[in-house]
Amino acid sequence: MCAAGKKERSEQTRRKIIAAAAEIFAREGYGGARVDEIAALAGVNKATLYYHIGDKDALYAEMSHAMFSDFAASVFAAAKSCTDPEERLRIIIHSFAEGVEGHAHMASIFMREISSGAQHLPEQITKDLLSLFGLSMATLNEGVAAGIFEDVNPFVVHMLIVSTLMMLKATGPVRRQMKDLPEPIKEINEDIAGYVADELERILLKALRK
Amino acid sequence: MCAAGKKERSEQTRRKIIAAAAEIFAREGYGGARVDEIAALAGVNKATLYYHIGDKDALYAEMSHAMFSDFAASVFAAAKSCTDPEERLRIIIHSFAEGVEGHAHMASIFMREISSGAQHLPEQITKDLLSLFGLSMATLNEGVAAGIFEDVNPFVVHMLIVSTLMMLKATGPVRRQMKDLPEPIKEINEDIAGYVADELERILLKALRK
DNA sequence: TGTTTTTAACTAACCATTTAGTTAAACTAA
DNA sequence: TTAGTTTAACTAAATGGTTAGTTAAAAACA
Repeated sequence: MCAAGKKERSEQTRRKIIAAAAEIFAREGYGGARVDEIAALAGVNKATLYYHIGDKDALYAEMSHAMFSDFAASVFAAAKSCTDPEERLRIIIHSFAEGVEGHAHMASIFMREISSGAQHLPEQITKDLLSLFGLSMATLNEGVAAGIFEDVNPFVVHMLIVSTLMMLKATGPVRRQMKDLPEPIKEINEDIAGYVADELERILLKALRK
Repeated sequence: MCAAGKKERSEQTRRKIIAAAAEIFAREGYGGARVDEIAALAGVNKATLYYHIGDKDALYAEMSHAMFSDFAASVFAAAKSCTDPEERLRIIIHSFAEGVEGHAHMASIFMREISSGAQHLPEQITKDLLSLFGLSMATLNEGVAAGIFEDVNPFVVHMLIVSTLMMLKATGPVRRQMKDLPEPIKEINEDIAGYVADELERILLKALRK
């Protein structure tokens, strides 16, 4: 169907498989995910999956690589041109939040990886994530050198941003299925890149500014 | 061996099984955990595990209940007698950190549960965790009413505390196996209840105080 | 046509759970 | 005591459903 060349068609199949994998791996974890279930969700035969991607390990690596490297690149791209520390920290918070919101299953997969000691994660991804911390650290250090930021442990600050955004994103489904939640929780309203990022910026900059 | 009555012996076996289950479930997730592996780590026959506890679901429920209810109770116990909002917030941060540190595998299991939409978690535990947020919210609201705290979304603040402590605890093994880490990361040094809690208190109170 | 893509059907290994039986602690009554 | 009985705790091995990965043939396409 759809006048599409073989190559394009093949690429589409591949994307469908990767997207399905992200959803199932996020919900069930590596061990709990069934290759059959991923193939079914992608709407392809299991052998098609093996033909295009390879075994379960390769599928996981492919999926996680596509997700995390795209995410890391988007944060770097947003922050690189800015030289002012305070402004760059704002950009980090907001682009991080946008990335977390945009990559629907990344937060869950990230948290599972952490829990298992990153046993399934390709090494390149670990490096990408570490270099994101490098960006935060450089920003905070420059702020301290310029005399505008308090001297706090930059890893703690980085984790305040990362952990909170990831956790708020990942708790979305749980919050959604719960009734009678307190107002402050309802206010979050899935709006990580908007409401939450603004609130986080407000809180962290108040804490950091001298 | 060891002059021990049946009852005591049985209780010991039970504890060994629960402890092993926490370790394996934390590292492998519900789906990835093998009942054989849990039994082997506990040093008992697999059928003994079924005899004492029941099936995999029951084992998970038992293990997670013991862990989370003990944790929640310890935070409540530490905070209940304090009436001053600022002091109570300090206590919440520190008792939370101590609880996270003391329950070695809780952080990992918590993060996995979040990732899977709490599909394996008994409802009582969800309620316990929600009531912990109630404690934070009440504390922050009292502080606002007393004119000493800024008016911020208490759920975001609660998540700043919870997410960061959980994530820092859970990333411990990953950090430990990595070489050449930047100094601010090494400084964390597994000392969640000490160094991290102090830093977190300092940052959050600066952000919250009017 | 021949090449690429997809499929149904299959297999070997895995894994949760059960079964059928053993061991030893605790109790009972002579 | 002590020999006999009951019961709780435990084990090795089997069972049967599930699952990762394979194969060979059909379908789609250029």
